[in-house]
Amino acid sequence: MSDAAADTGADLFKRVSVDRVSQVIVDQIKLLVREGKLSNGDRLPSERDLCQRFGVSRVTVREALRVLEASGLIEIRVGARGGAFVSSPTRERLGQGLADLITLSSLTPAHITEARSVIEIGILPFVVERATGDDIASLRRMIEEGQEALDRNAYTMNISAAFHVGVSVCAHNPAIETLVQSFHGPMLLSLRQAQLVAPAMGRRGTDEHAALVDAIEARDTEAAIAVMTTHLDRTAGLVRDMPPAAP
Amino acid sequence: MSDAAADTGADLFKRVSVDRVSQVIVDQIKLLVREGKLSNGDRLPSERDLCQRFGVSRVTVREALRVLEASGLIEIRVGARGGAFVSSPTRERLGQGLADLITLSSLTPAHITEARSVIEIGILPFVVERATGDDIASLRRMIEEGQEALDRNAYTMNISAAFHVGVSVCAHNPAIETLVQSFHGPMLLSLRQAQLVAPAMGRRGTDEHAALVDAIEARDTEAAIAVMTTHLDRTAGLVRDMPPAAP
DNA sequence: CTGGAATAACGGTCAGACCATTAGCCGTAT
DNA sequence: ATACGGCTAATGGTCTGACCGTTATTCCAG
Repeated sequence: MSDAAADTGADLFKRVSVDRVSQVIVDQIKLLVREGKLSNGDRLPSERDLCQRFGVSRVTVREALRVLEASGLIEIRVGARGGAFVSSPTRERLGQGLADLITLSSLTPAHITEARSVIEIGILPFVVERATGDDIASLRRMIEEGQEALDRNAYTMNISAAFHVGVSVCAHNPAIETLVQSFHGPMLLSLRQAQLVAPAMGRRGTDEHAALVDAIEARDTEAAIAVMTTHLDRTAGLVRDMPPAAP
Repeated sequence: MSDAAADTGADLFKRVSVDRVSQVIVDQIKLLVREGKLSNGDRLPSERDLCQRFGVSRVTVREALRVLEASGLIEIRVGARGGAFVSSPTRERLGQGLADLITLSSLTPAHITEARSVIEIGILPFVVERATGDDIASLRRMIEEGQEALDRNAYTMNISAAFHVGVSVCAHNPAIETLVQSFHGPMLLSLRQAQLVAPAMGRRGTDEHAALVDAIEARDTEAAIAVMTTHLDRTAGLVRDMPPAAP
């Protein structure tokens, strides 16, 4: 991180940075968004327009836009009235990026599961404190749907994931919600086959989900934590010692 | 995820995808990496070479490489023997991406602080359980450096952030470490000025850091949680009701 | 009023060119 | 023999100008 200038004595000679021009543009636009001078839904000038404003060629502008798009900051539409639009519903993209990187980095499913349990258990005090009647009704509805799916033998990990995200919504903190949501993308990657290994997990899973909602409704934090701990530990057992990449 | 064809009856008529050519290339290379046919450190063919193989122009190849680079999958070096290298040490980039998205979504510092406290408190059981003697020595060293910086009136939020990351390292779970690291980027953005508001925070902060290490060394989880809770609550008080963007 | 064709704005792609950076090679001078 | 300095080729970075496909709008014909 801090590679300070510890050279021949003087810390003159700043590190000469030959940043790409396109990268400078990326930073500039990022800054505009960060400062709020560009908000969600705003439309950037057209590529040809940006060329003139920045005094660079269209290729350079386009590369900058590609980076911004890959980072999830903008969304590009073609055709008349098209162009680059600032987009903030970047949850899915964040999850996708997380999934990519987790798949490729040396993180094992066990590591991820543990991190996930830290979060999902840690939020329970807030969930218990803040869950509204509507929240709880919504969770119960999800459980019902899950049970129906089980009866039809169509229970998927997505249903379970949706429930867990639903629980996080009860914390009424979008940062927490995003966090939980992001972790379920990578999980699905390695769990899709875990389900095959343990088809009975769906039934026990929904039972535990129901118990969790009961605890939340009773405002019983300790019970909620106990249920969630059991629930996640079982998942942890399934993915333990699985290799980092599971195609 | 699964946008199956539920159209007019027949599932002929595949969704006509006018995917960008560059996006197809991105997907193809991503797949190669995921399948392990390209591993960390491998060098992709040169841009001009890829043009011929894919049968597209250099602009298209370059846009694909920009996306892959922004996603953290490759690293590009210029000059002779340069080119695109598959890179896996993507922690920093992942953290950067997380930080970007957190900063740019409509999350307030209060939201982020709360999510952060969930994580930093939630990991303490693991930290207390797994911290080695070296870990604790390292933490104490950080505290000393912090105190020296305080004496020189040069205490920055980076020093505090480094300590918190150091604590997360003790959990011996790279996923958790990445998570904590990611959250300190956005925090710094809004806290850099909070330090000016409360210059005494540095002294109290390091005192609490020391108390935390004591608790960890004594394997006293409850005490550690109590110290961390107090520590974070004070920060939370500072950033409460701050606006989303703080330039 | 309605349906469809023409239009203009815009992103996507291509081709070829030139510049800047860099690793390795090679020759010269000590 | 060695060390320094320039040369060269490989490679990414940028530019120019053009053409194509997509799309919202406009406007005319029925």
